[in-house]
Amino acid sequence: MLYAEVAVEAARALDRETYSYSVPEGVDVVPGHRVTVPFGRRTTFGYVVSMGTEQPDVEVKPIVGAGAEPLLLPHQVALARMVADHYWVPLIECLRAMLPPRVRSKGSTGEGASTRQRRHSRLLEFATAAHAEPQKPILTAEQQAALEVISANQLTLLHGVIASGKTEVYLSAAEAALAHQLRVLLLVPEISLTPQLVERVRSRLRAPIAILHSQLTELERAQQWWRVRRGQADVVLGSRSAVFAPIPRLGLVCLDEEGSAAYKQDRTPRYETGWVARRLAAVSGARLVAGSATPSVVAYHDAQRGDLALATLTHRVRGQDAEVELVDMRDEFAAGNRQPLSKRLLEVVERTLQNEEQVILYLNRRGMSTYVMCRDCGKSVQCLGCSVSLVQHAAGRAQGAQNQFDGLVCHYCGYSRAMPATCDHCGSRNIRALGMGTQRLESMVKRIWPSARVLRLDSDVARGPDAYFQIWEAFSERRADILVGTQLVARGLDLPAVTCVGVVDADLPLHFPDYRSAENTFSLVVQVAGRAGRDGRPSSVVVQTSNPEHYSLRCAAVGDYEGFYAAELPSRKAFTFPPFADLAVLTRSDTDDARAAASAREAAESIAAGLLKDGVEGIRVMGPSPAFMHRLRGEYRWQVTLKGLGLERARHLAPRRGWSFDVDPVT
DNA sequence: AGCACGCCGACT
DNA sequence: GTCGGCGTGCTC
Repeated sequence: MLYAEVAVEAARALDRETYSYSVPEGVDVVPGHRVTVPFGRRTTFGYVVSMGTEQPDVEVKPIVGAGAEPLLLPHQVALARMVADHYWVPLIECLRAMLPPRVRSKGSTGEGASTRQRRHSRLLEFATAAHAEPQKPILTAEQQAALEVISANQLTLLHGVIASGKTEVYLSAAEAALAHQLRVLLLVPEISLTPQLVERVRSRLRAPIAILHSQLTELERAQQWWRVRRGQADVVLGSRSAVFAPIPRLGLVCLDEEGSAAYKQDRTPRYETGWVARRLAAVSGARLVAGSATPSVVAYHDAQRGDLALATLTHRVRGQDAEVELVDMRDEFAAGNRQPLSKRLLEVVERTLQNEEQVILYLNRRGMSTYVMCRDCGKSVQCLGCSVSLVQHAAGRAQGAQNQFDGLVCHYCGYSRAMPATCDHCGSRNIRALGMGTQRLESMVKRIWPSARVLRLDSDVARGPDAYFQIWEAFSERRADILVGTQLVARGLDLPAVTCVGVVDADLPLHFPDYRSAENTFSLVVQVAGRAGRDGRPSSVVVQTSNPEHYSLRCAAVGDYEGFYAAELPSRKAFTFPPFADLAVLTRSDTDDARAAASAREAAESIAAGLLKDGVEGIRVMGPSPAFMHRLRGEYRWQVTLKGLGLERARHLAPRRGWSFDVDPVT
């Protein structure tokens, strides 16, 4: 008799990972098959995880049905197991993450049920357009050398400065894989998945492409997924969730912008795409190349230790590095300039406009003002459900975007209210909006340069995929002179006419309570600065800061990654942060603050006791402490942090209900 | 989490 | 008599 271990959908909230079922005569299943099984008094779907001939100790029921072929490939089942163990997630959640909702819940064979042709998203149109003649650029010696490293190693970190032709290295490596009838997975942060990239991949590789990203409709997602599963796409291009695509005969995984925060999934399973991509390479036998101008400290450390091969591109293949100036805002203040734009930045923008070139002003904060404060009692207007100040937003004119509320908005839960006329606490009328966001910067810029055409790009304006591309398009077609925006301006299209970039407040990420704040600051400034000088024209980057002596800014200004790494690593070591330890954040939330705190304390104590009892060494239990957002959507949150190597050794000690886990957190 | 069973009170 | 309150316990 044959038995199958099955991860059962209906048992999602239960502690047990798998259940045993007998496999009746005539039912043919292998790991990866979706099966219909009786569970309690109902029937549900489950996924076969392993097979055996030994009779289980428990009484088993038979599988009642199975699809014609497995939905998941064998290597995916192994990958799901690894992700479940590392990220402290039930196995069933990892298996579910590998299937689009339509595929997961629909009958068997799939095939987009109705053939009614829907409006294809723009990216898909590009992917399926007619093939142009591929043009093969001549590689530089460095690119050639990088390819040799990639072909000689299973895992490669490609450290290439901005505009050094990393994408061409991926594409050449992809070409080699395709020539061996192997398939290619190209992962990019969501924001980099532009029509231009799709077009470039398509025209360069002459292979059928599937596109997978979060903006696809459910139907599109299911269709793309089936094309991949059937081997009809030789190249799969996608954002983080594409790391779970069912690609047969996978030969190469390219991870662009390794270390980007966009690679961390923010819902269960909370995986980091780079980590998963490495295991995917291991279980599928594919090669992996992870590239970045600013590799994460963890990846670079792995390369130093030899866990990853290192390939380096030190020369630009196009454009010219911009000159980066750090402007000390304390000096500005001392000189009597209370304005958010320094004298130097004003000069550079002015000159750029006179030259009829373009400007990007980067400020990582949405809205008008950051907070609204009473001048008399000093209280600021807080969200009702979250422990943060409300941010003032002004209603936008046209374009029926939803979040165009004129008033105060919570950036975490979306709660909004009108700007009060008097202070809620003391009734004073002396209330003021303070601090600055992109909205205010936009209006300020319009006031300073009345004849300049100004566009703003942030998530308030770029609701939906098309609004985002439209703004980029307008700016790249030079229908505007100045682009003001958040993170969204740090990546995206190549804009040759941009010769001035201003970082309005480089200190924002530096003061974030996160061990990676220096790394984030460094990479952000390098990436934003890289938006200038694409066309080889002399260009300037002005970085405004009150910490010009900080190594992350000094190194970013001169593009010195090695220098940054050398300065950052010792502090990681001193405070036992990655790569010297892994982190797991256990969060307990409750409508009652005291109950959450007590439960967190209890958990911290019992984990510490358990580690001692089991003789587990090298894991420290820290906390409990209030979460960064102590109150979120009306719930209080307390957390316990585990620090050390091999944190999976502590998983069995973690409390079960009412907790969420975040292993390798990215705040 | 569902979804039963089960052992008590009140209602046409 | 029986409808239904939600406590408790199980799901291969």
